[in-house]
Amino acid sequence: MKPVAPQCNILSVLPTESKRALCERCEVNGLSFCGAFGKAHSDRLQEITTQARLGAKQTLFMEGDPAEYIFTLAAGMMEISRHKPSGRRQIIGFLGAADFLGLAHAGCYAYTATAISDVALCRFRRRSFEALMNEFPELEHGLFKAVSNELVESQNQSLMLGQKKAEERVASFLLWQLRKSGGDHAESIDLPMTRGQIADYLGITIETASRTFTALKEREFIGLTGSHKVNICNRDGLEMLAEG
Amino acid sequence: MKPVAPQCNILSVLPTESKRALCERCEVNGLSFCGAFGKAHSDRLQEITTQARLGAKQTLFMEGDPAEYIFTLAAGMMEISRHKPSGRRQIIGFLGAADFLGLAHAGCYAYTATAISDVALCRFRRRSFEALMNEFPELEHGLFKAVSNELVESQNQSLMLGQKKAEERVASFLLWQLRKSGGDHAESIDLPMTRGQIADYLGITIETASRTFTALKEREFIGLTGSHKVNICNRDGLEMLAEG
DNA sequence: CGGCCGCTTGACCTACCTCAACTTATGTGG
DNA sequence: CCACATAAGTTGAGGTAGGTCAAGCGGCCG
Repeated sequence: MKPVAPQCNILSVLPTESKRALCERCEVNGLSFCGAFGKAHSDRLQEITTQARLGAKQTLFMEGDPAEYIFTLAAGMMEISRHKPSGRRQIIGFLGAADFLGLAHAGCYAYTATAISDVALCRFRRRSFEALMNEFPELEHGLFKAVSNELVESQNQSLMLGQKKAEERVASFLLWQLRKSGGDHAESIDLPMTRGQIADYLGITIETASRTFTALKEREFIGLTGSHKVNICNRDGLEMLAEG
Repeated sequence: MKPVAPQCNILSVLPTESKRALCERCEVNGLSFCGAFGKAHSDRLQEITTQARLGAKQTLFMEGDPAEYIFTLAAGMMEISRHKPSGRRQIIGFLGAADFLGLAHAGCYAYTATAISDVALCRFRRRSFEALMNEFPELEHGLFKAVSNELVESQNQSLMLGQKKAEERVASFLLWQLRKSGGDHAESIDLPMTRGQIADYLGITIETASRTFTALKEREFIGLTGSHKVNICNRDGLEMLAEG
């Protein structure tokens, strides 16, 4: 895996006047921590909000950068990854609409964040956000909840990597994506990430990931329309597989 | 793995009058989130603190129980674990002095907590603690930081389970325990947990864990005095191994 | 003393990794 | 719009780390 291209922070910041309109239309209102709070104190939050966009494959920030901003992902998908001194890298999560982004450890970002598809973000200067949190404790509650959820997710991930077999991992991953994207009733999912990224996240090789997709297709658990479009044919079956 | 014995919440609550004395002597003051805060508002915190003890192998709470309390671990070691519907269980962490305990998800504990050695805890009723947080935002900051650290830990765990080999896992585990227990200079560590618990946590089998310990001993990276006492003979070597 | 539990060691087996060839998408310049 | 280059994905063959099963060892407690 080559080093990440140094094209960080390429943000095309949108004109100020459109901010409110964008935020009110924002698909994630009511879901992310800013949504609930924004209803009550919309104007105060907007004062410190910057809308931003980022193209696919661009890096928003790198692990270890000073953590000046925090973000909410409004649309699109991003990956977050961490590096080992040895140079090895692992994707530790995929983020979708309404997810929080920008956890800091000792003042620096704890992971690298890269766009998988084109994305839209709300950006908050950390200092301003902290000031607002001091003023409105419910905002801090919201952020706290977001981090708690992230922690539970991460522990799920540990569970998975700790004991599941390749097939169980892929099945879990597909169901997780299904839940995240289309509510519970959708039957097809779009996977903007590559097989390589999925494999990395699941702790298996590209080849094993690919073989497993093929096997699931052959056994008619899923259908594949190109490699980024998956139809769930036998959801209950997948749930069985995922449990192990 | 048999189901956890239903001996939850067996707390021998200490007499009230000794609370302050205990807290002031508490080894973890200054480390845990209550420590820093306690210096300034010691009396307010103590009002809602209950000191408690728990014997080895006893369960403090189970995943899914209503999360009425939160805890700080003052002395001893605990394991936290999660269950899959299938009945499989995985240890997702070991907690030591100063660690926070009691993360809730939707009002219920997100994991099961069990004492490995005899432990001493500070217990706070969640509602009281939340009230105090509303009054003193810096207390919420402290808790927030504790959860953030837990998240980073958990992500480290994912990194490990995702790509490390058995030997790298054991080496990382030993170094992590070393750092946690004796500062950076200690040369021996006490591992109160069994090989089975270590293996579970590291996502390998008991046999592999045992073989790896033996191999590390044979190659003189470590020395073993009984199976719960480890001497670090070649720390740099271990660091190399751990990185992979 | 005897039973139990945690730990170790050995022999075998399999799921997954590695290496390699090939096919299919994606994108770029003429 | 096609030709070519490059990246992503699939498939096969073979090797290995670590899982599984089974037996033996040592300490601890009744």
